[in-house]
Amino acid sequence: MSTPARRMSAQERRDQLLDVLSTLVLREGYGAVSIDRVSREAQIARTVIYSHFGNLEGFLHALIERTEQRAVGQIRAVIPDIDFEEDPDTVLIEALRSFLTMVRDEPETWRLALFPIEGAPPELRETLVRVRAGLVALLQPVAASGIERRGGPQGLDTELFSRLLIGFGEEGAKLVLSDPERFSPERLADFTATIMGSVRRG
Amino acid sequence: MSTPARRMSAQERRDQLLDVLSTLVLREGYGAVSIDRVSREAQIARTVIYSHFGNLEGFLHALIERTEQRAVGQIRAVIPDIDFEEDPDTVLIEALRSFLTMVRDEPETWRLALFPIEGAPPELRETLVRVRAGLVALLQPVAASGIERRGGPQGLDTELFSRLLIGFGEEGAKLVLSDPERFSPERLADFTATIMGSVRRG
Amino acid sequence: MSTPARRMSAQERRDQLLDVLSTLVLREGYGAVSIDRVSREAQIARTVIYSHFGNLEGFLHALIERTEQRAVGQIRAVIPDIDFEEDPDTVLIEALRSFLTMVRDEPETWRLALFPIEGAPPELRETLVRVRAGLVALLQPVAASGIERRGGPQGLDTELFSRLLIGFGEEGAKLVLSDPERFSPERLADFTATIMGSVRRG
Amino acid sequence: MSTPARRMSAQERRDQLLDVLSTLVLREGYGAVSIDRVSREAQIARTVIYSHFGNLEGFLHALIERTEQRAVGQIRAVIPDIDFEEDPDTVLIEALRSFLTMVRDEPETWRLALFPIEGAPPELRETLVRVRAGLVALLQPVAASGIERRGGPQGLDTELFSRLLIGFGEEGAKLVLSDPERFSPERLADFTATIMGSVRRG
DNA sequence: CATGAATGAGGTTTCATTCAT
DNA sequence: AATGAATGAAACCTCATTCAT
Repeated sequence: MSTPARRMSAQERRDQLLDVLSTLVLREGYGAVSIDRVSREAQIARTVIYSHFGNLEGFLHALIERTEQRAVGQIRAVIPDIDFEEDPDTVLIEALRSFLTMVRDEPETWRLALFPIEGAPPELRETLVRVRAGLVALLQPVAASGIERRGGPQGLDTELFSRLLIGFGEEGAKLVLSDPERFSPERLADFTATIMGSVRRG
Repeated sequence: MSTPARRMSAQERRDQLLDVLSTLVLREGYGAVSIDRVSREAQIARTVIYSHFGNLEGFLHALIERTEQRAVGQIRAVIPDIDFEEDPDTVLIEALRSFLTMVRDEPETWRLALFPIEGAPPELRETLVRVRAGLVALLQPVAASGIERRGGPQGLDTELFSRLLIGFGEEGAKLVLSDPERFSPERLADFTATIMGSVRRG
Repeated sequence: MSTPARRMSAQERRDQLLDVLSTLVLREGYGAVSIDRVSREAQIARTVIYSHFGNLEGFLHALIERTEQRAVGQIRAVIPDIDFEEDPDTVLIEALRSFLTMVRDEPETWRLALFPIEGAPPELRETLVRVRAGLVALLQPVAASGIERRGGPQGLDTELFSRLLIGFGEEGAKLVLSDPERFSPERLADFTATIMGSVRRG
Repeated sequence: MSTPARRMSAQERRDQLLDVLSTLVLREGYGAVSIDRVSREAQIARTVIYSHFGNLEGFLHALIERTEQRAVGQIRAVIPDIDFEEDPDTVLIEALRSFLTMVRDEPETWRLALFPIEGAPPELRETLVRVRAGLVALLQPVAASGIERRGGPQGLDTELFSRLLIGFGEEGAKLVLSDPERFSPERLADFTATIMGSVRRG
């Protein structure tokens, strides 16, 4: 511990420290996080973390922010590829497939984003609730118009339906993350296709 | 602090302490739990908790166990009422309605059981995973036979379907807990009925 | 450090800890105070101090309060002995003598009370200012009537005179504390007598 | 923080840093002083302070020295104006008036010099004691000869009298600093004149 | 069954200080 | 003359836990 750690630029160091933090969170949950732990695992003096992030709260905040940005960034990158003129069932199935593929390919980000892992700090919970509410608001009109275009089910509660969709997406993502071999994006897309195929249209 | 607390039988005291712990967990999450906090809120000496539960782990374990027993107990109490000879769609809808009513009527238990609130200890997560796996195993054959009896959708991935059902149940329970006014068991049952009604049967 | 310290009652322990704190403050100033230091010098675990006084602020507060009470208590004990009907010069001289004797006999208390030793916490400074203001308000009418009764000096600014008296008392106390051999209460009383004796009366 | 601070000559920079330090001490006491704080408030890298003053001790030492020099310098500048051949009472009153006017006109210096504000370092206390002892030694013969020339009070303890004078001067300075509106140099000079006027001369 | 006094470990934070650039 | 990255020490405080009574 006596010899100084390799010198890094601020940006490099911040990233490295967030990576260590991320790994620790995923492995042992937020409850296990401490500036102490991270500094030990990063083989660096505690004070370096303080100089970069102010305090524990700021450190976690930085991780949450980075994760949110990455997640949102990935979703943004995919949206332009969707052709909302197509058949609604196809749109739904393809969107789900894209999303799950993303999740499979960058599991760390999505594990952090989707599991409010043990001891998630209030801020993260709030972020998740906020994001979810935003998604519901976004999805509801799309879903309503989709249901209309495909013709039925008549009289469906579109708010609940939007929530169900998101819940299903999350559920699927969790399956993909927990056992990518057994639960591939393909399998989940096929399942969705089967379901949608049997829902009567007008 | 000076005058001794009211004397209680062991069972009474255990229950009282678990109640205090439960309230604390629901209000501030597992991260806020400490023998100290609980003993202060229960206005009792720390050592009493040790004498009843051994240590912090044992204390949390006792809460988890009590919660699991209450949850499983409630579910067990309802199962005999279900007539599996009836139309599968009806069975599904009524089972969901019963479950959500239970959740609404005993929110503390189910909030503990369903939200692995901030900093849930590993043991709780494991319990949840275990219970969920048990439910999937239980549900899968029932679901398979139900799908067959109602006739379709043909070729449905019954494992995924079982998981989806459970996910939907949980999602619904969370809605009921978070905003019982807006999300009543009725509304969710109706929604399910609408969906099932539009899924073609053979 | 391993074997537990001698068990004491809460009151005993509090007093002992305040004594250690007091000694440390007098020897090295408030800047040198730390829970750590005190616990080491008292050969006791840091946490004992926390359990008795809450935190560092509470610890210092307790010392300030104890000191104030002792000082005020001593002054209160002496006041009844003063006969305000006597010649004002005599009253003044005798009061000063009593006060300085008190200071000489309980130097620790008065050193703490009079010297806002290095790094006195804001609270102590405020206490001192408050006490001083109270004394001025108390003294001013007494001084005014005394000056009248003795006849002059005519037109004296009684507020400043009261402050001068208190300043002189403090100054004398500091001399007594710093070098009791050279600056005895007698010497200071005599000095005052000489001065007063040469101030013209009507 | 990124763009380098304006370049300054060593002398300029030293003065600027001492000014920042001085302000900080006056505002929050010595306890609040840290290289960190000063460097932040001066918007400069910590290491600059090290290169100029060596370390924290040297930094404080420099402030104390500058303050002492300014204070002593001001006093020196006034002494030649005093005509010690005049009536001793007048000399005393005018010297006090000059001193208090100085204090009023350069409050920062004198506040630092007179109030060993919270957490004054030992060195400052020692400086104050040393200066005070010097003043007593200086004053005593002057006072003795003055008392003789004015004729009485006979048999006055000149050492105590010198100390009393200094104490009174300090007390007056503190009043002037704390509330210049209410306690003007004039008011204090008048008060002194009234007192001296009523002390019998031989 | 319950209190009260004590310890030791682990974490947060602030700071003085050094060295490379 | 100045910045930027790093260390190590010292302090605060909260807890789990043990033992005597």
